Amino acid sequence: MASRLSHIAKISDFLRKHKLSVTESRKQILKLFIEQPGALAHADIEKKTGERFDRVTIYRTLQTFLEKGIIHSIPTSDNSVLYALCKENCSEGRHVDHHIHFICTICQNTYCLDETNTPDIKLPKGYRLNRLEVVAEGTCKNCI
Amino acid sequence: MASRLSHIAKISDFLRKHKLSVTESRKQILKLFIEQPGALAHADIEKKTGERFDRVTIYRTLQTFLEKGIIHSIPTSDNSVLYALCKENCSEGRHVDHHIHFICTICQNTYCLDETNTPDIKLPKGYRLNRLEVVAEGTCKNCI
DNA sequence: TTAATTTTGCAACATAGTTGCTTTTAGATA
DNA sequence: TATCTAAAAGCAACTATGTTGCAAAATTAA
Ligand SMILES: [Mn+2]
Ligand SMILES: [Mn+2]
Ligand SMILES: [Zn+2]
Ligand SMILES: [Zn+2]
Repeated sequence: MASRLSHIAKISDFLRKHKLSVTESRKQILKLFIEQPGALAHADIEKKTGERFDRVTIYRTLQTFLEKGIIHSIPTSDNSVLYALCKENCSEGRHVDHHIHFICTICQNTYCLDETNTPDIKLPKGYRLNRLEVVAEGTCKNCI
Repeated sequence: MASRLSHIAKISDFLRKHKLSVTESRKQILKLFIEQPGALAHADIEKKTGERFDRVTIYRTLQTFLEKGIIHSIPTSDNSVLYALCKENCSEGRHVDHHIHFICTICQNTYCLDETNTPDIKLPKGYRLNRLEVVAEGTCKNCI
């Protein structure tokens, strides 16, 4: 219980550190991201919070977290938006995510492979690269 | 005019070759893909055909083309679905697209970089790779 | 030309996301 | 601790995107 309390205290501190006021929805949603190994969709968050928060609140919370560099979005081939926690290097306005994403076609979970950096790509002449998004699809280590 | 006629004749032949009946919407939409250097979204097709076809017809035509290996879909970070013509190697059921996609943040066009193959990725132990999707973002050669 | 089959268009529906406005809450201040 | 102000949440209404069932129209085969 002490650890649980300090956990929640840490979540509040984390929000304050990012210059966000500490509200129930922000605490709950951030907690979900911290406890979750994979990425979350808007619908997941709605369910996992027991539909306690309005849909709009969840949309706005995700938007805020994105802007503050707390989470990043992951594009998927079936065109659903997923979100996952950023590591240390992201900040307000600037996302520095150079890792690739892995979607397991068995368990449907999506993971940030933080240890696997995006590769160097040689583009044809005349193209200037700003950002590279790599999404791998296959079977994860739990489902293999 | 002879060339235009033969162009349309070729489009019909192309459809027949893929065992599809030749209809107005299929001809028009396929023509768009052939004449277009970049990728197309559902909304683009609706506009470029002068809203002549029902939304549902366009959805179903795209679905049919996907299944027949005529076009492939491209995931984007803003979560819109784009479609582009497949090259020779795709066929009914099986898409063999190993190229990367490039989104220009200036002109908003998306291109298939057919000459640029997806790189080899080394995944962490335990992950099995099936498919790799690489989307590059930056400035295209027309906008640089 | 006709008949069978496929495709289209329409209506109704479902889901995802946005916007304006009011009420509630958090954080600052007295 | 009580009060005030700014920010956030909730609500309703709306748009955009995509799906499904069915009747009408078009395509292909006979
Ligand atoms: Mn990630
Ligand atoms: Mn392509
Ligand atoms: Zn899995
Ligand atoms: Zn461009």
